[in-house]
Amino acid sequence: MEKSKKIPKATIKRLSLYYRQLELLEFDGYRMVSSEKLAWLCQVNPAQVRKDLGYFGEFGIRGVGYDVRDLQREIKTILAVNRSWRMAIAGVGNLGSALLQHQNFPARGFHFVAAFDVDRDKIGMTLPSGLRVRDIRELRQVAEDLEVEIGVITTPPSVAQEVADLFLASHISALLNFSPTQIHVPDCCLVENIDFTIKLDILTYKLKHELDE
Amino acid sequence: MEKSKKIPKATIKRLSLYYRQLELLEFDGYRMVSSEKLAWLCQVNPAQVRKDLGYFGEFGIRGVGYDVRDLQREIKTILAVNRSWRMAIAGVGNLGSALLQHQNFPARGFHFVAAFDVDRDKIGMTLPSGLRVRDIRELRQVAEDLEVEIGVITTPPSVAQEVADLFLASHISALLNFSPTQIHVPDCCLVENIDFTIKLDILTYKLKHELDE
DNA sequence: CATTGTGAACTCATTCACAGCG
DNA sequence: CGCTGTGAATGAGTTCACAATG
Repeated sequence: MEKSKKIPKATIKRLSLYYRQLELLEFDGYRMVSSEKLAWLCQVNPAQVRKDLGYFGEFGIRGVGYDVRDLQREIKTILAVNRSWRMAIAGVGNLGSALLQHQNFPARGFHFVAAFDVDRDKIGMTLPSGLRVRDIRELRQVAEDLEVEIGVITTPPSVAQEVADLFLASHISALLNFSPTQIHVPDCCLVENIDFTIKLDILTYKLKHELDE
Repeated sequence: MEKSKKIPKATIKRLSLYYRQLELLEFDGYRMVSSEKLAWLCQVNPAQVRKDLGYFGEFGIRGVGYDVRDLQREIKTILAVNRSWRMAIAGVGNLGSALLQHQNFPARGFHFVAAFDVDRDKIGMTLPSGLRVRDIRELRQVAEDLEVEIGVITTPPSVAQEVADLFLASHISALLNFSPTQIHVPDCCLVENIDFTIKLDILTYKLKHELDE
């Protein structure tokens, strides 16, 4: 195993990618896979695959490749997705509702254990999942009581920071922010942003500039 | 202006970020902003802000800073978001519906001009926006007739590639893929992926490993 | 002997440090 | 004098190329 150097963030992203391709490979009946094939599926360089895995151990068999199922298990452990996680969501609008109903999350061990909103008409409502929408003012207390680990923000950007602060007060240490604004948190808290508009801006930029060259 | 070197992709991402902070600054009544302040708001290094802008021109006033409104306009032009764009969406499930209703898109000039699904119960349905859901089999023809520029994929991953191929057949050159799978397209087509599960995996990885150091 | 694992080379991106200028 | 603009220095991440090996 490579001496434990700093692991690029991009490596983690790709492990997640590899993992999903391995699931598909297993489903399709493959038992072994080479770095070349896995790389092709994920649209990366084969050396990249080997190096990424090399940060965490030696999982392959020289001259043969990687055992599809074993490698899945290894990556699951590395990413810590071999257990379940407790999430709470703030903002039960269109997007929030969509996430709450998303089959993919529970299937991967990510469970919403609470949902909050400010809207009086939504508070008290029971969601398709059986979860009851609570008043956002209960967030701090409830998130603490239910031992929520990941807070998901799907509010309008104007209140995203406020909501983040509520999550912080409940000692949550990870936030998934869907609002198109930057939220400021202390170093002890992790934040990942999912911002559609940035992706669209990248597309329009490239659409404009690819013609110009 | 810096000689036109290759522009880092990350620079484009940040321009999008800068732009939104500039909107907020204008809203709050600021007329000028320094690279230091803008950098703080976006959580990047001030030199980074100046270098990013430097790729495209000299927009600042030495000793003073940047004119909030002027810089907005410049970035809008660079990102090509100073015009409107025509989008079509495939997959009118929870997520698709949420995107179709999202206020932010039309506000920024991104307009859905068509929506497609395979589900017989959904086809023909009129959405809150007034848009009628069409049969996915019409995609190629309709996308071409309506001159769709950006295709949005919110189908289950199992059919994402098929749908991408339909979009390609209609000569679309940019795709926004929300399904958690890699889609393969020729070089002439741009793809941006928005994958929630990757972001969650990054959080769980870090949650596990931050404790270990 | 095909394919992994990995140091070394390379490419790309960020930050520094200061000259240039309003 | 303060803040921008940018070459040069540093740092991070990717790819190469080949030795190691099941």
